[in-house]
Amino acid sequence: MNNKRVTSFDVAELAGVSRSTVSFVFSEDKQSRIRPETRQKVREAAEKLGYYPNASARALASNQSNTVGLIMTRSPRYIASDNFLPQIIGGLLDIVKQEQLGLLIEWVEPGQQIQTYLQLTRAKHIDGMIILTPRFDDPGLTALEQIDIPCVLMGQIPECNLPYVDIDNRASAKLAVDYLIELGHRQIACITNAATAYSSASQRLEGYRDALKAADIAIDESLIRMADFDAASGYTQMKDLLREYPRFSAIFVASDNVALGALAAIHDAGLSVPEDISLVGFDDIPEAAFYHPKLTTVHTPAKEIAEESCHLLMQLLKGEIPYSRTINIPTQLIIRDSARMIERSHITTN
Amino acid sequence: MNNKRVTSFDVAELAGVSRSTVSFVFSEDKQSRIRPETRQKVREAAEKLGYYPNASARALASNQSNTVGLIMTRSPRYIASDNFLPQIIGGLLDIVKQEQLGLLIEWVEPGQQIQTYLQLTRAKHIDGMIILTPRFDDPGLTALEQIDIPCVLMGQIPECNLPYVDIDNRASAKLAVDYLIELGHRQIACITNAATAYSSASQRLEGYRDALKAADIAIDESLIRMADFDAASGYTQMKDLLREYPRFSAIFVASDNVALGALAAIHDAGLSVPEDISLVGFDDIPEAAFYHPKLTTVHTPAKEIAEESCHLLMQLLKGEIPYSRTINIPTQLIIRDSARMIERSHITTN
DNA sequence: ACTGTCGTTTAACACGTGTTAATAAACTCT
DNA sequence: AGAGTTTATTAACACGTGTTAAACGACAGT
Repeated sequence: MNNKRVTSFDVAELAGVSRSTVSFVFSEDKQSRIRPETRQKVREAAEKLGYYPNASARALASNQSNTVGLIMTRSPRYIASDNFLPQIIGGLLDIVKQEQLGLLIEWVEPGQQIQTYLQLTRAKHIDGMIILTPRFDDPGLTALEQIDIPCVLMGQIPECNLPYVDIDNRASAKLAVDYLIELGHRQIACITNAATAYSSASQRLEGYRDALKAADIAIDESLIRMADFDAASGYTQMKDLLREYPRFSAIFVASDNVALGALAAIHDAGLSVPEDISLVGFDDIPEAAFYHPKLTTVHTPAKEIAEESCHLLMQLLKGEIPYSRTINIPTQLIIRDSARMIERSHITTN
Repeated sequence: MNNKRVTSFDVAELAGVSRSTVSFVFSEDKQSRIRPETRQKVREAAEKLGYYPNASARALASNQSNTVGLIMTRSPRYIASDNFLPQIIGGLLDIVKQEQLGLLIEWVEPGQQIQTYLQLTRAKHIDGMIILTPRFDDPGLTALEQIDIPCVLMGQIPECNLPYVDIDNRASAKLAVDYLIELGHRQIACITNAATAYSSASQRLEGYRDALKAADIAIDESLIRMADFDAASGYTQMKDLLREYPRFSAIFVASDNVALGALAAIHDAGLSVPEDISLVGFDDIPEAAFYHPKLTTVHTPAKEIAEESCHLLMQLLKGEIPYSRTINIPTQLIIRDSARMIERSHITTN
């Protein structure tokens, strides 16, 4: 077996030029420096020998790993049932490939944040990172603000000055609940997408409150439940909530994943959506259009979020000053079949 | 800002030892060489300076990137709606973290396989790779057989000698269809999970054929459709298939994702599952237990597959000879509510 | 005190590339 | 043809670590 490693020296030798010339040919930026015929010669030699520039050596010499990190703030157990993730990864992979970058996925344990962020960046394993669904209680974020590491949050943390790409969770949630109110509902429950330590969860909950307040509806805290990303938690919370039924005729579930579980619980209780309970979800994951009933939900353009995050990060690590360090992607209420006008018989008075 | 990079030299200086000693302390293997007090001194100095060994330099010197690659054979568009992926990624992240490895995700375009595989391994960006759902028509696989790169397939390719971890797709599919036959069904349709270029798809289809043959049921090719991973394709194929209704009373859908779309199509046609049509899925994704009706399906232990793949790969790249280069993970039919005994009225004769 | 042994530490080279500053070559203009 | 100018190429150093083989020091035994 020909295990001898092919280096730029070998290519240089075969092409009859110096190693530096080879290096110039393979760093696409300043190709102008090399005469076309020489470049051609080098390319052919490289092809013939099966030369691929060593990534580590390159990273070491240029101080750029050409890799970005996707940091997940949840444990693998929750990652496993996150149907929003494939959209994000798909979007990132698309851009990252165009830009010839690598994508490193990492999961950070609570309590290890600072350690992990520093490790990744100082060790230059990655040039920059995208933090998915950041948490309020993440002390690593303030550490990242201090040192100057290219970093983009997918999701917003209020007092945090790091660049972010996000939707307006609060306004979008209000949109969803406004719609339910428009349909005549006044007893509206809520199941969040996650614990309120996650910014998106608390913001969506705020949006729910905003809508009720704007319509002069008193907020009944007993109609609010916190879920945990997945359908199973939605099932549990909904089951619990159904003990209060019929004190509500509609529900806002701040995640389609969670909503799937909620739907199952409602059905198991012998009720139906939207006949007995109207439901509006959030995220518009690809499956939402095929649930039973088809979910009325807030469309979150995952691909666009992924793309914008990636673009923003790349501007930062090229040293360009971006047009804006905070990007808000517009959402949209998608009306399908899971919410309808309230039935007369459901109207009760407090 | 203190942007000066901290190197092992700085640590050595502060600890009053040589750079080599620092290096030995940080390569955990042969700690026995260093006296405990010295090690302690070095550790403290490193802590104080905030030293993190440079990953690239390390990779270059040791010829190990300590990173494994997860290679996806689909385009981002299909990756985005793959609900099986989070489970795989979750499982991998878990192990990879324990082993202090990085996880690099890459997507390979058809036609670029050889190029990409060589690039990744020769450039030493990664030490080894896991190829997710390999395809029959992937010329890169034979290339990988030639050169000696640590590599594990998640899924099996018949004439390919690369190590793999997989379920027995064919037998598992037969299990599902056997169950439908047991319930009295004889007109059984099939929608695959993907194009037959994907080994899992063609194997599951074979299992379907096996079951029918074993029960002396003639195979009606017009009852077979190919889907494309996602619910949307399942919807389309099912809609098409329903023109043949009632020439079938049951259907085997070789992916829960696709089955969700199929369920929606059935419902849109004014029919119900399992009253009019019995359905058995495949994969048992976490959501399957919450679909309407709850899906009877073949449980595929994704986490276990991910873990075994990772373990196998790590044995390979440590140079250990694994107990076996091919691992088959057992599956199990999970009986829920989407299939039932055939109604008398549905029995027709060919 | 001298030799030999063992356990620690270090000097020196290797890893494969990027990049600057200097050199060589080609080309222009009077 | 020679001076000046641009363009193409190269030599030499830098990047930060792993690792081998040699140097060192302590310690025991005669």
